[in-house]
Amino acid sequence: MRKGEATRTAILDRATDLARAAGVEGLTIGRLALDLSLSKSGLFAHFGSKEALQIAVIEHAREQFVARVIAPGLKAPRGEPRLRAIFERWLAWGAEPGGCIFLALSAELDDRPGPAREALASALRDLLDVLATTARVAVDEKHFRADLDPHQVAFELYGIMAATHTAARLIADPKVGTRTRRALESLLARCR
Amino acid sequence: MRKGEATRTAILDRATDLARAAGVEGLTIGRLALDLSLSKSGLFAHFGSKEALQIAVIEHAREQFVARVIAPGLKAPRGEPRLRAIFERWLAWGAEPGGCIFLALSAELDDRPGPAREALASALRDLLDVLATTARVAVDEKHFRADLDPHQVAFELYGIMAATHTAARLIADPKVGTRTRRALESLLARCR
DNA sequence: CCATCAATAGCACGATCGTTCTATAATGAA
DNA sequence: TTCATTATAGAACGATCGTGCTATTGATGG
Repeated sequence: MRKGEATRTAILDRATDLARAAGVEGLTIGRLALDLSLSKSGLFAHFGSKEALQIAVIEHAREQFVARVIAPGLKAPRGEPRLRAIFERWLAWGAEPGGCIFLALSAELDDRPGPAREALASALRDLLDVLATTARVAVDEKHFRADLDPHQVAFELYGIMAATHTAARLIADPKVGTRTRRALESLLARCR
Repeated sequence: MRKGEATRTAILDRATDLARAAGVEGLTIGRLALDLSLSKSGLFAHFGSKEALQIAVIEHAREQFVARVIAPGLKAPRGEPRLRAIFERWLAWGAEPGGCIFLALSAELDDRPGPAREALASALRDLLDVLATTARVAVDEKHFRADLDPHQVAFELYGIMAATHTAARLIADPKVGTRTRRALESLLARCR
């Protein structure tokens, strides 16, 4: 039982990388097995179906995101600093080689009904809720205006992140760092 | 020569729909031929390779976008009204069943080098340039502040569009319309 | 150390992929 | 109408896909 768990984790780590680059549909069991020096059938037995593998990848990514973005971010002081901390860590997460897997998969899954789509939608909803809740706490702390709509802040933060992702990865805009900073500061200034 | 042109257009229309839903890699020649009641080889002969088909789809979408979003938007009065008109038409374009194909493909192609990626990047760069130029004209017309950075406006408009796309299609947020409006009005107010 | 059971491999399957080659049908110019 | 050209179809290819089934290896608890 313990050996299998370790293998499963190794599979999911590699599968996450492949899915970021090629999507959950472009993620292929043969390719994955080859990369990990496993047999196709041996790897397959861990999940039982490709769809289950796809869902496992998304859940795995969600756990990684919580561990590396949300949880450390929540250690920052309540209010605006905490909101900044979470967003900064999200930026760093999305600046890694493959980019942010949630942004990478959202366009692929948004019109393909099924449990993989629901897993991704749930992860993104959770993320937006965390951002909104954090903004709401900033209101309580008097860092932000009392009449602020926390979910509007989350929506606009998501927009900044998405624009950053495309500008950096596809457009290759050399000024993307500045653009992101200015958009973020402008949004936070409006919140105060 | 004329018959072939008509067929090619019909193929690209359908291929664009398929590519929006499944990506340019999920776009399959067999599926496409079946949908159009053509033979695989007959369809294939129009393009010569799958990669050429993918590029043709992106170019086709770019032409459609210019005809249905940019060109009509440019008929609006110079300045802020024109910027609004283009963005509104982009929103409508992205609200169609398959969503905005440029947003749908950007995550898929952003780390797969090749001419398809370059075609998409070029289309998005053009779009951002049009938005920036339009914002710049609004400065000339004294609608917007003199010290405005037009490319920053384009960046943030892109972010609003991307957030709208995901919120509407994946998250299924019922308030997405309001969110988009508020973000847009907030951005434009800051420009004045 | 051994027996049990989980973990992995090997092999085969039907389907579908992109692509090539060759033949037929439709079109348009003379 | 004839003829060259274009457009489309048909069949086949090797490769790869996801997924079963069966064997074999390996780890683990008694």
